[in-house]
Amino acid sequence: MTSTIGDQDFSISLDPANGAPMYRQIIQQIEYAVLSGRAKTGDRLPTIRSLAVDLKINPNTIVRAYGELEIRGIVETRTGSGTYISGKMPDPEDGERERRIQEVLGRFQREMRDLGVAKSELVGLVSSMEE
Amino acid sequence: MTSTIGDQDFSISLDPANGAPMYRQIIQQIEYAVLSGRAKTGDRLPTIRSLAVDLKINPNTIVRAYGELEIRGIVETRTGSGTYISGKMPDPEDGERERRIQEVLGRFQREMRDLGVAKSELVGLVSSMEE
Amino acid sequence: MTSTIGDQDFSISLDPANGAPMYRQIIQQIEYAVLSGRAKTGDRLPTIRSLAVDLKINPNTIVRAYGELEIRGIVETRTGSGTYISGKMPDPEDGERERRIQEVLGRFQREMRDLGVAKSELVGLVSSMEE
Amino acid sequence: MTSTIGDQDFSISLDPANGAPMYRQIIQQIEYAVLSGRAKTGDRLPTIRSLAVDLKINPNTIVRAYGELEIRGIVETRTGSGTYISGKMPDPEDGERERRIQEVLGRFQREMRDLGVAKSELVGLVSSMEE
DNA sequence: GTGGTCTAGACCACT
DNA sequence: GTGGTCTAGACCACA
Repeated sequence: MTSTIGDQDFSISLDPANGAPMYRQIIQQIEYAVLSGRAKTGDRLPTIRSLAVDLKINPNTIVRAYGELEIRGIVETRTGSGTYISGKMPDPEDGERERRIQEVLGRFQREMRDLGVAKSELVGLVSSMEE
Repeated sequence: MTSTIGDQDFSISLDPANGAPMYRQIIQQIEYAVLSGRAKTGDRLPTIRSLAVDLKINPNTIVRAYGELEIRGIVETRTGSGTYISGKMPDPEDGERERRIQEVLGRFQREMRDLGVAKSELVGLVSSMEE
Repeated sequence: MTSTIGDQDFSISLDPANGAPMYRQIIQQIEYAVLSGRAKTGDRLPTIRSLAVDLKINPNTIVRAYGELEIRGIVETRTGSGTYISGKMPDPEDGERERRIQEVLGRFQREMRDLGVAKSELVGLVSSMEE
Repeated sequence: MTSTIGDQDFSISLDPANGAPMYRQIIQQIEYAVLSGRAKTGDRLPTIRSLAVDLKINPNTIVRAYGELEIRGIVETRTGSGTYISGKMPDPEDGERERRIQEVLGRFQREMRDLGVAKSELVGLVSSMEE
């Protein structure tokens, strides 16, 4: 159920079991692509219609996601042309990416602790993760 | 913003950055406590009102979480007395806990990948996590 | 006071004299509709708001009923679209329906006994029930 | 789980699956006993303590039930002596009993209809009820 | 328009 | 004081 789209740099996938709403998953993944350097200023995002088809969701959901990304200044829409990664990075400093990483790490740590997985076991688990 | 409550075994915390609704976060943490063995049959949960105060949220949200846990048979309510871990564990077999661990691991892996963190870096990150 | 809604297959009514809470009465009637075969997989339930208006109760009460039916796997919600009878019947075997019938019968018998209605009179009463 | 108490005329039983709160079930059964003529003016009810023990519930619940019955004028408490059926019947006319019977009958009819039991089958079901 | 989450606050049932 | 039900109303996510 993890439909994937775009060229290798812009693959977006939805996880229905994730709990997070689809539009937010899309936003997050594009933000992350920018923060990680995989998406660079001027790169063109998939069209709303194609992304909707590929992810099998309503185009309005993509509109929402792109719209919110534009409000945040992360993307730019040029009517009739498409949606592009903006010149303004979400947070020019790498601090933002660092912050996100720590956030994800913290959530991971907390959930594993709640599940009774000792810190010493975590390293083993992570290093044995399949691709 | 991660207010914490209860004795050391039943600490429940909300993460506002976590997209999941609050009532679901509460459910998850209690399920995890049971799966990990930290919460045992007969243990008393915090009262609805006290948890609401500690988490600074509306009591109805706790009511909802506890109610859903009861439907799932994880918890038992004795009106006028309190809410208790039920005799029926969610899945006595350890399979359920394993499944949840894999789920968390998968989500972690995916989010880190999206943030551009290489698998090789993950082990380092995890092993250097602060307590 | 028995407001009725929907098309002939999905009429739901509340009985204020019935001690059971409203949300439970709603759940029961939908369960029964499924068990009796009147409601079939894929059938659409009344919308939350329309049912609330028809029954003259707060929408949240319907939300709760539908939510619990979803947890039990009887119903499936597609946000933005509606609520539908799920593919998973509560108990495909007819055993469940039989069990419910016996339950209702037992309660009836007990209440009539308490009211001093002899068993011999019961048959007469039942056969003379108006439509 | 249907603990029973008292002499043959005042047997009270609780049905936990009934949904109705316990104190209401107690009230109902005493009312019905009066309406059906099984309980007559001056008859002594079980003591609060003995009934609580027999039904395995909290004495306060009995206190509530008896208290409400007193408010309605159905019973009378004589301090230090016990609780007795009052001289004032709830509704001297037999109309009240009739009304209750119709109420029970109506609920039965509705639930059976909801379960898809035809009226023609009902008579058979009722006449074949075990004691 | 359809469902989902949450708050504030009331009142009830029960220990 | 503990849990249960309900209302009124706000705001969000989605089609």
